[in-house]
Amino acid sequence: MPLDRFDRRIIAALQEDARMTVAQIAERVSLSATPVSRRLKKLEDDGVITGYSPRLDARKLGFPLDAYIMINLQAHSDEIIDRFEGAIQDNPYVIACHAVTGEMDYLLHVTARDMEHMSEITLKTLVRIPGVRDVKSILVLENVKTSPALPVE
Amino acid sequence: MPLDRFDRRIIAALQEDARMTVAQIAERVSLSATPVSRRLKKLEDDGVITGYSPRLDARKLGFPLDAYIMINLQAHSDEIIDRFEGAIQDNPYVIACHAVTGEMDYLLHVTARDMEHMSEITLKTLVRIPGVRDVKSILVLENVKTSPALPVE
DNA sequence: TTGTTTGCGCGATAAATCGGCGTGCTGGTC
DNA sequence: GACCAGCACGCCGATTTATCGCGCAAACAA
Repeated sequence: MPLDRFDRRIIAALQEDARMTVAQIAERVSLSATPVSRRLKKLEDDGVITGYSPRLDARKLGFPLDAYIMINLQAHSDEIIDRFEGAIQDNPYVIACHAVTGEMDYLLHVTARDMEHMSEITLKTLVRIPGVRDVKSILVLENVKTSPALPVE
Repeated sequence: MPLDRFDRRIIAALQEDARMTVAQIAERVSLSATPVSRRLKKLEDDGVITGYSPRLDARKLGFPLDAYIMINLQAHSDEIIDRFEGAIQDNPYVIACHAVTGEMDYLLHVTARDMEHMSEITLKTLVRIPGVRDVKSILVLENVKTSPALPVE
């Protein structure tokens, strides 16, 4: 069943503040609290909303640096891929990893405490994962736009 | 004032579920509800926590495709940069944009309804922004890891 | 028309939040 | 060693919030 206008407006409200109360959402979307509560539960049960996260200031948590790192593997056997992806899962400083098209196989988003730490993550962890052939780093200088939102309306 | 162990555990709890009630957080971090509520408010006031967002299934919202797009500008005058960044802010399909080091100036994260839509965003919007010289697209094939979390513990 | 389905609002109840108050620990001073 | 101030905790009562059952109205099919 597709999302109707009310569902989309509920999601839009949550994208501004996911800790907003049901009553506040209800007022914004011109509905009473009961249907909002029920729709919210349905959106969660259907997997449209998979959870809720705080937006954090990475600098204030001690991670002022972040980079995108592109990685190439020597081969694409199951063993190499599984070992690589396992190592990625275990590394807490890798906050995202995508398999991508193009000249590189993976694009990682990595966060670090400082340059030395970033260097350590790259040189002592990532390049040493068996099967890794090539690593290219792109340092983030400035966040021009970070919208945690998808277009819903 | 630095974050102590309790603050970090509160943030860790919120990273799992930011709509968790104060009482639930309190139980997890072995504190009563009152100090948790006060610490939470302080973390928000201090800007450590800047807001709360739902985690959404982009596919179920009609955006099954996403890509990283790297962009080079012809020049780096204020006028060109301001116009480019303004256009990025106005484009709802650009969910993130960073100024970066390396051979390209910007790295964008873009989401789209389908290939035709992605093509339209790239060819009809991004390459037509005045001052844009070069555009390289990297399509995301698979999300290996997407942790909305920073390491806090 | 009649029966069925779907989704709304209302009201009640259990839970959560918020503010005030008292207590215990710690560090500094005399 | 005694005392005081500052800080952060827990408890408690008042208000707000979430959720559930119920009845009602609109949309649709037979």
